[in-house]
Amino acid sequence: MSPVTIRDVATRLNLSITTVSRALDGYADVAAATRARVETAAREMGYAPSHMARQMRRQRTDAIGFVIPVTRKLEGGSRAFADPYFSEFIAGLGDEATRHRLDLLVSVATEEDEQPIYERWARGRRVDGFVLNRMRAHDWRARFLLRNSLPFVANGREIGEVTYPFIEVDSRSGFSQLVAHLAGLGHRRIAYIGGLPNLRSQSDRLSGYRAGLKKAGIAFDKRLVAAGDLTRQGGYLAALELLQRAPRPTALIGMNDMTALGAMRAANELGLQVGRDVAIAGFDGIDDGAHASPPLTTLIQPAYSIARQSVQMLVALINGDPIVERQIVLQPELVARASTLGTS
Amino acid sequence: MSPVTIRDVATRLNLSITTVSRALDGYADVAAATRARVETAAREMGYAPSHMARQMRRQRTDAIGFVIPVTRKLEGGSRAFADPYFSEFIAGLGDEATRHRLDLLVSVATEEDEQPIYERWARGRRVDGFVLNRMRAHDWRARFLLRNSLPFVANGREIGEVTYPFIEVDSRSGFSQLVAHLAGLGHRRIAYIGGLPNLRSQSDRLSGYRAGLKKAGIAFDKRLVAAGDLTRQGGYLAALELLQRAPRPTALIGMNDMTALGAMRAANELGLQVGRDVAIAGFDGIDDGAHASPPLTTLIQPAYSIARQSVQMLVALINGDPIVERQIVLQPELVARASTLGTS
DNA sequence: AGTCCAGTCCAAAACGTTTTGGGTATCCGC
DNA sequence: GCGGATACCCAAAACGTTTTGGACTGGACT
Repeated sequence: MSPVTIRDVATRLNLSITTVSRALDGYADVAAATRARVETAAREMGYAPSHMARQMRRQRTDAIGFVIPVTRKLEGGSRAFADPYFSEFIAGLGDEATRHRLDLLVSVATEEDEQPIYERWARGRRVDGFVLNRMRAHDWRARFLLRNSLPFVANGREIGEVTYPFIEVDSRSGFSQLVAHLAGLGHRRIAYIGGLPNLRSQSDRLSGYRAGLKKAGIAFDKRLVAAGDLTRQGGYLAALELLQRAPRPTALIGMNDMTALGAMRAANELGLQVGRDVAIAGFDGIDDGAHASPPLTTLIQPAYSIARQSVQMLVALINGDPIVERQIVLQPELVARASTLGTS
Repeated sequence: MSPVTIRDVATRLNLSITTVSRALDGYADVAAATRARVETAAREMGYAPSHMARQMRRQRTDAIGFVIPVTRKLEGGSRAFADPYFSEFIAGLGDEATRHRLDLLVSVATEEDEQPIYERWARGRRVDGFVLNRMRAHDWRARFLLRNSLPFVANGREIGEVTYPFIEVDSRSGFSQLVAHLAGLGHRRIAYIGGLPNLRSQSDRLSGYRAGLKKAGIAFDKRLVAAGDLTRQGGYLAALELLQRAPRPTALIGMNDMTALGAMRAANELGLQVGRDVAIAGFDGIDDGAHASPPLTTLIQPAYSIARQSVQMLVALINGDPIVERQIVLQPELVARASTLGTS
C-alpha cells in the first residue's frame, strides 16, 4: 500500500513521466488515445500526484493560514476560543478555501504566543498567504508580512493610512446607530463595555459610541465606560460593576455580543429584567444572541461572508490577479430585538 | 526579499550545504566554531529551512488533518459549525499540535461533502494522520484510512469489534446517570431528544437512557422520544412538540447541550419556567450551558483534553512509538445545575 | 527533393532539503 | 615514521513532481 507515484504509472504504460504528467494535466500535446490510457491506468492504480512534490516544484503550498485569536488561557492550562464569531469565520474560510482547492492551516494562540507561529509559517514558507483578524491599532503582523512580501488580507486595519488590502466593518457608524436606537427609546444613561485597548476596533467602537451620544445631545460620562475583554466573563464582571453604580445606567452596550451576553447574565443576577429594567445590546450578530432570552439586539456583521470574501481577495493576491476592490468597508446591520425593545 | 535557502548560507560561508544542514540540526561532526558561524549567519540572513523541501526529503508532512463536522447548511448557502463543542475541540487539537511542532489542517464539511476532502488529503499525502470525530455506527472513514494505512485516532467508535485506536466517552453510562438524577428528583415522564440516527453516539445515549429508566423502574415510552439534529434549532423544534403532548413530560434530556439549549428556549416560549415547571439536561458541558439562565445540568465531556490526548496518540502512531493505551474510555461527569434543580 | 509544420512524445533540469558514504587532515602511541 | 584513530567536512543521491526545450515522425506544400 505504499503510495503510487507518477513513475509507477509511466513504467506500466511504457511512457515517460513527462507524458503522464501532461496527459493528466490536460495539455494539448498528447494524443487522445494516450490520454485515455493514462487516465484509466491512473485511476486503476489509485494514483494522485503527491502534493509535496507538486508544491516543491511549483513553489506554492496551496494553503492559507489563519491564527485563531483567543483572549486568555483558561485555568488548568486549557484554552478555548469561546467566541462563536470565529466559528462562523472559520466556516467561511474553510468553505471558500476548498472552493479554490486550497487548504486551511489553523492554529490557536493568544496575542503573546502568536509570533512564533507566524514566523514558522512565513519562514518555512508553509502557506501562500494569511488572513489576519482582530487587528490591533499597531499591528506587527502587517509589517512582518509586508517585509517578507507574503500576501495577506486583514480583517479590520491599523490606525492611520494603510496600503494593504482589508475588509472592515464600519463599527464606528454602527455604534453611533446603536446609541441613536437607544436614545430613541428614551435612554439617557447609556453605558459602554469595551475591550482590550490595543485593538483597533476598540477605539473605533468607542468613538462611534461617543459620536452617537453627541448626536443625541447626551454628555459623555466616562464613568459609564467600563473595560471587558471580549469574553462573556469580562462582560459579566464589567456589567456587574456598572449596574451597581449610583445612578444606574438604563442601557448597556457591549463591544461584542459575548460581552453583551455576559452583561445580560449580570443583570439577571441582580434581579433586573433585561429589556424592561435595563436595555442591553451587542455587536456581531452571533447565533447565541438571537437565541438568548430575551433575544439580543445587535449589529450584525456577516462573519461568514467576510471570511469568504477575504479568501477570494487573498487568492487574487496570490495569483497576482487584478483586484477590483482592495479595501472594503461594510456597513453592519442593526437588528433590534427584545433585549432593548422589551417584550415584543 | 526572495526566500533565502540553505545554499545561500553555504556559499556565504564557503561551506557545503551538507555542513550547514548538519550544523543547524545539531550533529556532532561539526566543529564548535563552525557551528557558531553557521548559526549566526543563518540568523542574520533570516534563513529557515523550507518546510516543503524538508517534507519532501523526509516523506512526512508534519501536519494532521481534522474535518469539522457540520450538520446542515444554513439558508443562503452559508454554513457554520454552531456547536461550541468543536471550538473547544479544535483549541485542544491546535494547542497539542503546536506542542509537537505539527500543523493542523482543517476543513468544514457536512457528511455528504466530506469524502473528497479525506481523499484529497490522503491521496495527495497532505497530512501524516487524521483525527476523526462524531463517528458513525458504520463509518467509511475508518475503513478508508485503514486501507490506505494512514494513522488516525477516532473520537468514539463504530458498532462492533474495533481494532483502531480511539478515545471515547462512555455516554451510555452517562445517560443512565442522568436519568437516575432526574428520577431521584421525582420525575417519571422523562423525555429524550436524540439526533442523527447513524451516529454511534445516538444509539449509545438512547440505550443509556433506556437503561436508566429501567433501573428507576420507569417503563419506556417511545412517545417520549423525539429526534433532533444536534443543533439548537433541532432541539427547539423537538421540544416544542414534546412539551405540547397530552401528558406533558416533566423532564427533557437532550442528546447534547445544543439540543438542550434549544429545548430551554422552547420551554420559555411556552411559558414554562425551566427548573421549576420542567427539568432540562444536556450532554457536553459547553460554556454556553454553564452561562445559560438557568444554568444547564449536563454531563461534562472534556473536549479540550480529549482533543489533546487524541493528538498525543496520533503522534505516537505516526512515529511508530509504542502506545500505552490504544483504546480509552472516559467517564463523563454529571454536573447538576438549576435547569434540573430549580433555583439554587 | 527539399522545407515546413503539426502532432506526439521525451530527457533533463529544477525545486531545497536530508542523508549516505566516504574523504582528508591532524594527532596519538608505538 | 608508521598505523590507526579522531575530528571535521563534503559530493552526490534522493524525495516526486512540473516545465523547458527539443527530437522524431509523417504529411503537405513548394
